[in-house]
Amino acid sequence: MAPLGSVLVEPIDAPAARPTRRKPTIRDVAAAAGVSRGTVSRVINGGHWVSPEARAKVEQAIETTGYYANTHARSLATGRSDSVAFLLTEPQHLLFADPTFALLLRGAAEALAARRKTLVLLVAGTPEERENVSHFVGAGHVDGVLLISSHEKDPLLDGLIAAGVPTVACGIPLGHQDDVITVSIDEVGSAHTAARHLVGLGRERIAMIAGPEDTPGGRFRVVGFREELGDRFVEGLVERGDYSHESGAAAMAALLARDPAIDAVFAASDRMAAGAIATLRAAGKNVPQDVAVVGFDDSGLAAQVDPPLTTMHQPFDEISAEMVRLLLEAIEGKEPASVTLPASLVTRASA
Amino acid sequence: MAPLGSVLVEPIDAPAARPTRRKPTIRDVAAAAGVSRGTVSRVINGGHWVSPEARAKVEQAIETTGYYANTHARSLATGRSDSVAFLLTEPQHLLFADPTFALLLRGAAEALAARRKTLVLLVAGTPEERENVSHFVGAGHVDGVLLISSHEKDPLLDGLIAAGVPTVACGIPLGHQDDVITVSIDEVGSAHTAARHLVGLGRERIAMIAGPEDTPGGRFRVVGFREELGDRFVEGLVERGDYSHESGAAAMAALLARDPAIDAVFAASDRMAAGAIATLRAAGKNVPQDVAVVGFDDSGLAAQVDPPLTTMHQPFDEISAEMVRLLLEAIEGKEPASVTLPASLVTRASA
DNA sequence: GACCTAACTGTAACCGCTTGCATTCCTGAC
DNA sequence: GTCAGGAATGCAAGCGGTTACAGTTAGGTC
Repeated sequence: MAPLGSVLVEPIDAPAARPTRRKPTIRDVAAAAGVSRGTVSRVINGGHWVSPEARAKVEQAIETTGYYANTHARSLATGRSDSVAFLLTEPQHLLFADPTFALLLRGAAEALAARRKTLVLLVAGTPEERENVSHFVGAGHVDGVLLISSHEKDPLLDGLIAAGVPTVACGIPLGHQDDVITVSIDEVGSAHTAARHLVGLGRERIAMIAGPEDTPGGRFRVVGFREELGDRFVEGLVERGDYSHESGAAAMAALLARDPAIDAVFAASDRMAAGAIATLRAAGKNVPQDVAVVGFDDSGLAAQVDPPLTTMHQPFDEISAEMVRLLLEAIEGKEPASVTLPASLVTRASA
Repeated sequence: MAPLGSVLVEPIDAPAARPTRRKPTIRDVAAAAGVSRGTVSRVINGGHWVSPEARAKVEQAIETTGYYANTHARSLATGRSDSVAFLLTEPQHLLFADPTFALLLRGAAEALAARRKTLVLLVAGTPEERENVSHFVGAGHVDGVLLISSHEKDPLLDGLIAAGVPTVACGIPLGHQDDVITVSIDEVGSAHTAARHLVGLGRERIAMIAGPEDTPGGRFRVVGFREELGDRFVEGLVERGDYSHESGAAAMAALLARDPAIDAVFAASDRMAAGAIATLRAAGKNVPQDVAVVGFDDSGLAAQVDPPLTTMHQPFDEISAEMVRLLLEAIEGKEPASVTLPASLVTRASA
């Protein structure tokens, strides 16, 4: 554990009072090093135009005093906060139950920590929360925003764009294709891959459990699926869920009711795939013998389902790292281009 | 969407320059209201000793200017940051894969947002990260710390205590029973309840899959389990995992190898219970007919496992709400007492 | 030797807000 | 009519940094 620095000072006006511990400030360092505050500041901020001797003295003084810069003062002076918001706009229960959210959060936290930025978690679920978040971000308390999971035409996003807050979205927010930087996977291509795999297995009646129509995954994965199936595509064999286990189970039940002879399913999330498998098992179907199932995400869940899921792997570490990289560039005033990453098929037992 | 306020100002010294948008400050509000900055500040901070007329004018001015306080300036002046760290000390892969973490995080985020505090996510996995976190917190950049999942005798926690940083831990950190405020469930009592349920089912050979010995859950749940079983307790029928699915599966395999006639298992997490069920199924055992399984946590997972888990419900919402409440009290200088909450049995199909 | 330049350092003016203190104004008591 | 006392307000000194600017050296150059 590094020393949690402090300096022992004797209050001047109150000789009788007990000495009180104070955080060392740049003044203490300057005094200890025998230089001015300006020079100390220069050393801290890269040390340009500082003589080697002065720098050495200051560094020594920082060491002995246990000095650590006060970020509030720095932020006030510079106008930067060196912090970034991780902004969730989904209704809470949906997102926090989603293992992919934790994966993104972890990646973002790691990438930001490495750049010495602070991650502030912001939840904009209820209207009141949205209002507060809007104020908070608009007031410049964070330098930029990592936007997670936005549905179509989110007014919050409109506000961010209008206010000129650097923002990077995860997945292309529908309706904002051109006015926001995004990191996303190749949704259409991924769906092609998944569908091709099922076709390659010789499956004939292939159904899909898609995501909500107002999310990019919900829309574009259906497009790829349909394209790949071509003539095999059956209009009625697409059901929609909200990525949750329950919705996957319900969708599978609906599909089965429509066509009991379905022999393959492509689900747009691992959780929906798991739900579908539960329904299939309850209906007496074997996976993968009777019905092959392909999931999406390759979250930790995929390997734990019985049978383990064949699924499209989303590179969450890369996605979050790219989001952070692009956001920091945007904060620096550059105008980075959006990034699309490939997703790859991971074959396990379910298909 | 609330207006992201700003004020149009004409730079005085550069008449030719284009007007530039600036955030309104307390000065703008004071000018607009025709009062001093001090009065505006008083209105913002509760409005004591301000005449109703002045207050009305200020509130009006805040509205028209779109003013929103700069937290950095405020923090600098007050010494408070109005933010709280959510500090993770586990190796990352373990924690982020754990659905209970998301539940706690959600609860904390919600409770803090309601009190208008900011949640800063801090991860102290690697030694370097720990160093940075230690500095960051020690420097007073957050008012307090919500400590998640600490193993025994964590030097980071020592440092927090030594530095006098208000801290509330989730689960009693072993070795720190007396010097840190905690919110925990009744570990021993919960284990009693779970074991009693299995005994009540008429099970004879009851095994346990416990957590790591250096975590409170890992230690005290075994105590309660053993107490409840009394004579029925068999020394060799306790295996340890790390709360993960895989470790649960492995532990179950070990138990089965030791005694194939086991007819009940109490796992200290739902994930380990799910892993155990996978192993049992692979071994040709039916749950619950051949082996009854009780989990722990009642995370979202519990209802999705096949068969759905009977499990000890941890009241995560209450836990996180209490943690926030106690922390804010501690920050205000009170010395709140630790809290222990009961966990309750939720009966589903697995036992 | 005068002069210029570059490298370094100190000074002080902010950044936007809070808050102790002084000031003003008003009311009621004597 | 004077004065105490309290309410409302203004004033200005911080909070701990950054940074433009000015000042001081020292080393060349001619």
